[in-house]
Amino acid sequence: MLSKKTKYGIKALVYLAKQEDRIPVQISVISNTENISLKFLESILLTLRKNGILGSKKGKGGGYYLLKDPKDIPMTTVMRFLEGPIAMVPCVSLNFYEKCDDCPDENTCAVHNVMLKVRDKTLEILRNTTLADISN
Amino acid sequence: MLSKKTKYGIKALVYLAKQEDRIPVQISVISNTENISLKFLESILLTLRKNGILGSKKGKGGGYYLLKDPKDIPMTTVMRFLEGPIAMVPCVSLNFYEKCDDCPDENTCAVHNVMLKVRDKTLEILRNTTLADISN
DNA sequence: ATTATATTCTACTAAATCTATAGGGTAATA
DNA sequence: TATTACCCTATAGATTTAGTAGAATATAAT
Repeated sequence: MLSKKTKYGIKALVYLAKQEDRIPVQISVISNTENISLKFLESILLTLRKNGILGSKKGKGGGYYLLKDPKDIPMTTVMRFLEGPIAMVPCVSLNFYEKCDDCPDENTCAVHNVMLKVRDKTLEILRNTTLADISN
Repeated sequence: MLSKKTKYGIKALVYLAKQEDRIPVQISVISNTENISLKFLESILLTLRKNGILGSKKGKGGGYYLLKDPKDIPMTTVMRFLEGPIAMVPCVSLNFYEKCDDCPDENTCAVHNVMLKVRDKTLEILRNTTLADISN
């Protein structure tokens, strides 16, 4: 299951993607229209900024804005920054690989092999779906 | 990410599926060969039994055994009993549906719609993969 | 220039839940 | 009577989802 962090993050990104121009939108505005706890959203947007997806501006007229065109932001990127691994087991993760300590051999591990398939299909979708796609 | 519960559960099921005959296997045997905490595995096998996947027998020569042919146990079933929902958000779950309290309209929710696609593809794989498939 | 205001940013805390495991005792059965 | 599953409880640790308090910074008003 997606954490609320990820869900809220995506919602916020969609909100920003729907803005025609790139003028900063305040956290409180997104928080209100999307029913998201303000402080929680604050930290979410911060991590998105630190990962180069969002830009920010302080003071009056400040807020957050997208740094790239929504069609250049694949959902894989968003998911990885917010949720972490897309794979269901660390041992099939591309970006967060970790060896399972209980498993002697990945090649013969049944779990490994199903989850590899699931990962591939999931990646296929998320890679080919951009923020622009889901914002319509 | 899969919980260890699910992962261990699958491993145990695979172990049982590999047995030619259906004679009961003791928890401790599976626990030892698969590097799984005994007590944890105990509770896992119990839930699998209560959900009709496993049978059990007490006393000497007792243990757990599969109730059905491995090829008749799709991974969707296993996953739902162990992990719960397969979907990434409750609002696109078939068996564990729940309305999102932050979301006024599912049809126009961006998150809802991507995750619906992901769910469909994931289901497609897990439905068509049985315990027999992953036990080779 | 100075002050006020609006906003992000940072750090610390906290409650609630979930995860993974351990312990001890009971019930059934060979 | 030994063996095994069954059941109940507790718990340490991690994670999630926030809340609190204030610092830093940009703009606007005076």
